[in-house]
Amino acid sequence: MIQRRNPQISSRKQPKQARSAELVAAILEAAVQVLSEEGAQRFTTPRVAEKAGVSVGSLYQYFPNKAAILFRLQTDEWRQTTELLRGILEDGKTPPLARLRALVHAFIRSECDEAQLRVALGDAAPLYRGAPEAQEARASGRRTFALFMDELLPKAPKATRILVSDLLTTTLSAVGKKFSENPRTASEIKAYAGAMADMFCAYLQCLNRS
Amino acid sequence: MIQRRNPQISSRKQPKQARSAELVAAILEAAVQVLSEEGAQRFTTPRVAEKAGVSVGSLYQYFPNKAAILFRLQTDEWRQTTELLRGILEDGKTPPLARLRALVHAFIRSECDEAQLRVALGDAAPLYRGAPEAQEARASGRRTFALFMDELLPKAPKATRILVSDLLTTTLSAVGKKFSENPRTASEIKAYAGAMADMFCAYLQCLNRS
DNA sequence: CTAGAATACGAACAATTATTCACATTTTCA
DNA sequence: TGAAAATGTGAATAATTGTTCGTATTCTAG
Repeated sequence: MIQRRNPQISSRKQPKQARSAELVAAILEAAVQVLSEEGAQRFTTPRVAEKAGVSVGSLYQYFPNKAAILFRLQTDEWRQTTELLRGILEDGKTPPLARLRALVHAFIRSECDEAQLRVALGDAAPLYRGAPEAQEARASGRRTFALFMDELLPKAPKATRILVSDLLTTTLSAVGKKFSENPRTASEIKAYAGAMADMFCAYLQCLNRS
Repeated sequence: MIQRRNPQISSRKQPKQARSAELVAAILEAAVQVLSEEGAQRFTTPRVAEKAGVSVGSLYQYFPNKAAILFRLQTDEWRQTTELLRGILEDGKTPPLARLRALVHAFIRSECDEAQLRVALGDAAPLYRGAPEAQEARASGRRTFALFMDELLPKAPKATRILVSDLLTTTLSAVGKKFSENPRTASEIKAYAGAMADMFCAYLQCLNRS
């Protein structure tokens, strides 16, 4: 197991003037392009700087190293997905299982959008895996889902709820990732998400019955 | 998306004498050690040759490149797992759902054994992803499971069986991989596998009822 | 025994690349 | 305005590493 000493994933310096903020934005935009068009292997700092129309030195003023750029992209992605899912979960009018169903569809669809970027981000994950920042980011997403479990399994003991929550979120993210590795048609996506939602619902109904 | 031209994943030359067969064995053994002890990042051909007590040149006589070594390790792993699972599926005396349950437990347990090796192999997968040999190897594993679906869902239409088979195998492998990324206690493993088996069974019963 | 095939060696090559740093340019603000 | 702070530059560095190839050693067959 790789344990890098101090991966230094947090940002190095905050942009204070407008032009430096633009520079950071340009770097992030270029990073997304390089990553999705050329893959994690060819994602190099000189390449990103070039695509952003910026010198390597400038890049290193705002990011301590390559992993920090990748981690930033992943974090933005996580935040975006979390917001999408929270929006669905907090819709009070819809019954819980229907919300779960909508959540599965939305998540799988979002994974298949920009599939190349998602796959490349996954390939790059080993670079910052194990960093405390990454652990915390994941945990935050799980807390949102954990609250939802109280609605889905009102009568179940706490341990069960934690286990099921863990199982569902892991299944969702892991399967979504694997599924997006091959290009899929819209109808395949729909059928697959539907089957997964069916599976989750069957399981939860089974748990609530007993 | 990365599309390497001709990844040349197949082996370069077959060992004909006993000493060269031993050499290949030593390389593979060393490769496993380097990969699980030092991770995919530090898996380099000089390092593997050194650990095997062999020169780099010898290594390149039997493997066309680094990816070929990693792919070989992954292939061996796949074969081993497939055999384990087929043994369980072919036990005619046990009812289908019980066999599925046993399969889930066996698979998750095997993923958590040598977890470091599995994770590192996953990290290295981008090096040979997309190679035709890899596609074929995956397909072979799926065929074994597809046969089992006929028993699990005797009345379902063929399209459903394919979809469900795909869903279950993807879930199993993806979740197993993600689960093994963090160290787990034996009881956690058991609880988790149990929950996953419950989920599968609930879903299949639901499908057979309708 | 011996020639040629098979095997083994490992220094050297070529390419990549993450990161730095001394210097140039721009902006701020007193 | 002018000095100090902030920002931007990119050639150079240092290290890694995948792979080759000329040569040495070992084996096998006749």
